[in-house]
Amino acid sequence: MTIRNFRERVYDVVRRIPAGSVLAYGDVAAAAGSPRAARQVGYALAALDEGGRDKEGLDVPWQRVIRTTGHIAFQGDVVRGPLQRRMLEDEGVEFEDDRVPMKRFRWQPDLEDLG
DNA sequence: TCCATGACTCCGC
DNA sequence: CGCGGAGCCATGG
Repeated sequence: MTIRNFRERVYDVVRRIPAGSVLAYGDVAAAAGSPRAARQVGYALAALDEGGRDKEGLDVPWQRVIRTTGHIAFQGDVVRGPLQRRMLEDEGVEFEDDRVPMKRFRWQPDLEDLG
């Protein structure tokens, strides 16, 4: 990782996740070039504005990033929790017992997309 | 430069 | 399975 900072790379990766698929924070961190920086991915997404846009005003589909367990990030948050779940369901992502079956919805990024 | 922060994970029990 | 604790490390002050 060099020129572009970690956050920008995170946003680029998240933008590549197709609707109907999800990625874990750790997956995004690895794709962004820092496998152990899962927490920083969350921090990067927290820096987005209310509309899910980055500093440049570009939209970032933050709802497609969830925990590796399949749980959405905002368990306990009565506002953002249900919001994220609804946004995902609108894209076709299904839930079983309050969690996404990662086996079926976890996106497998193409190596060529990471350049 | 040092230090606190935190939308996370892995591991042991 | 669930829980608690210890790593991890990019930011910003």
